[in-house]
Amino acid sequence: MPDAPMPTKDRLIRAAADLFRTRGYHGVGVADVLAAAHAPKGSLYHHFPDGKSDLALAAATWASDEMLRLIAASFDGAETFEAGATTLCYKLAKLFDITGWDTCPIAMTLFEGPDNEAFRAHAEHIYDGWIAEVLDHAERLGLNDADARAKAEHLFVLIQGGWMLARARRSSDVLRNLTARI
Amino acid sequence: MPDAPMPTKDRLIRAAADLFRTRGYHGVGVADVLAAAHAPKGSLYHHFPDGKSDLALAAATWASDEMLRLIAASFDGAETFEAGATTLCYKLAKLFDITGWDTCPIAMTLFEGPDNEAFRAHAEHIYDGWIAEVLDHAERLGLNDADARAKAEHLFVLIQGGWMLARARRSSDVLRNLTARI
DNA sequence: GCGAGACTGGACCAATCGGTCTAATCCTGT
DNA sequence: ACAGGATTAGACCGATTGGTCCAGTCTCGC
Repeated sequence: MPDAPMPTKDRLIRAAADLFRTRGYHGVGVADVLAAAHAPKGSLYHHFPDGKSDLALAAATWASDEMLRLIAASFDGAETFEAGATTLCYKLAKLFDITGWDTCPIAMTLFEGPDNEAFRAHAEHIYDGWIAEVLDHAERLGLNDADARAKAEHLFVLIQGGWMLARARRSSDVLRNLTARI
Repeated sequence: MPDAPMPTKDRLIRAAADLFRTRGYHGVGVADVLAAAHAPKGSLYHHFPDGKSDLALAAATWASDEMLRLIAASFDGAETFEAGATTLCYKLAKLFDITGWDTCPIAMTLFEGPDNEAFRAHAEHIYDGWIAEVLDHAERLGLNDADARAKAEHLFVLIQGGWMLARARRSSDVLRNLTARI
């Protein structure tokens, strides 16, 4: 196989992340994931003994890592917090247009799981990770503790809300317009 | 029948709205709704010929009407836009504590439907209705057109994002803290 | 009181759900 | 070359899914 040596486990995670993001946890059957990942059922339950829920947690973690990279890429070259935040919004808008990102992938994947508490806790952990990443950059760029935290959480809220409205309107402009309110 | 004169159709809509709000469209089976509404299957398909999707649309509309009433109640006695918006956030926080409102009921109900486009269009219509309601109050309270629209959409984004973080953290404080950013 | 439409009750159905199981195959260290 | 764990392959399972269907019951206008 000359082109795609990606191991089965990774294929499963990516396919699951994609599907869960657009259709939600219960909207996707394991058969869908298997078909998208070109993997047989046996592989899924080998790599993820707890099955679908296990896979969803891994998919959410993977999606979160992507988001953390996006945050880092946005703030790394920035000279002010506002500049970094603006870049992030524009990158998200672009991603929205290209991949049809519908809403927050974490919300779609975890906010309707079977065992509610484990999923909720994972979502909280992931969201706090995003906010912490932004907060680090805010402090690096000179903001004091309290201000940095407030601005990091504010940006999180704006993006989450913007994602929702952008999906309903099918327009990434919503995300770009967020920059006026940072 | 001395105690519960609420017609079956209304019971179905309310039960569906409650369940969809907390577990999402695909997370709820029609059997769940039927059990919660104490209604037999025949009634559902009599009142909603298209079945589950039909019911979900009606449930979303009902949930939206509740939200519109909440907006009206918050702004009616307000003397400034900020005062009304603040009241709205506090009312939502209270509701979050009492009923365990998890996230936006419209998002949970409509953002993963079977026929995507019809559901998305309905969500857009409902969201625009919320924003229009806030916008009316904003203009009534003296804001000019452009300013009123910007603030109405900003409030929408804040609440949507706040809902998400509040759910992940299981804390209504997030919603109350929004008032500092209106 | 009677006939017709509105509504209820629930048996029933094919399809799909997530998950289990075992045989075959691949891969790697020796 | 070979042993043995890691991985794949897919047949198979009981439970549940959304949906259909029709016999019964209620509630009107007449």
